[in-house]
Amino acid sequence: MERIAVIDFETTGISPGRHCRATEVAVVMLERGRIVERYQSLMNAGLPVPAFVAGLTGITTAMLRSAPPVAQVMNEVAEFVGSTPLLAHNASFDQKFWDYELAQIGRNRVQSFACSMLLARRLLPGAPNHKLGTLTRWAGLPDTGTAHRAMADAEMAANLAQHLAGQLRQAHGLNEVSHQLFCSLQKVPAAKVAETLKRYR
DNA sequence: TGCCAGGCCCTCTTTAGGGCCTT
Repeated sequence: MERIAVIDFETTGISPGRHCRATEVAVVMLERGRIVERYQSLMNAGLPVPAFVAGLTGITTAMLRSAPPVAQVMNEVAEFVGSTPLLAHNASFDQKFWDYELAQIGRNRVQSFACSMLLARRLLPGAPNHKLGTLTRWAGLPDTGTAHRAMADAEMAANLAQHLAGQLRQAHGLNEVSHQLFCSLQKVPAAKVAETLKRYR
């Protein structure tokens, strides 16, 4: 599989806007099945972290006061990612924060997002559920550290993406697994995945 | 002031409703 950037945001809430911003971002670069580069930073957008979110992530308002400004971090991470194809777990969430925070600094997304959750629903239908942590444990993937922190979650998603690529090779007989295949497969109705994969063999 | 997501997917469906998943 070609180089893929696996991204995870921690945020103050669910939907980006004046009252909800990113608080942390991590990106790991996957290349030939290995993590070859990492970027991670807290970022200060000047918003308080709600108690529920602080309890979930461990990221507090006090921690963000000493973090670099959101614009600086977003410019750095945008340079780091460049035009590399992106992947995230429940990518619709990370994509809307990526798009929103880039727009705040006058930049635009230039690549597509693959979603490990949509892929896992199709390729790992027997999993108890399709939360990132559950899939990691269920598939016997490495413990990457504290869940709900950006780097640990990005590494988990990267490991899951590798596992999904392995499933496509071993269980479905594919030789080449690409980001483009991920993007195509995540749009195929679950009932038609097997039929679709036959065309890629 | 009060409000506060949204796309995917299943089913007791399609003139709809509700759970999943992310913080």
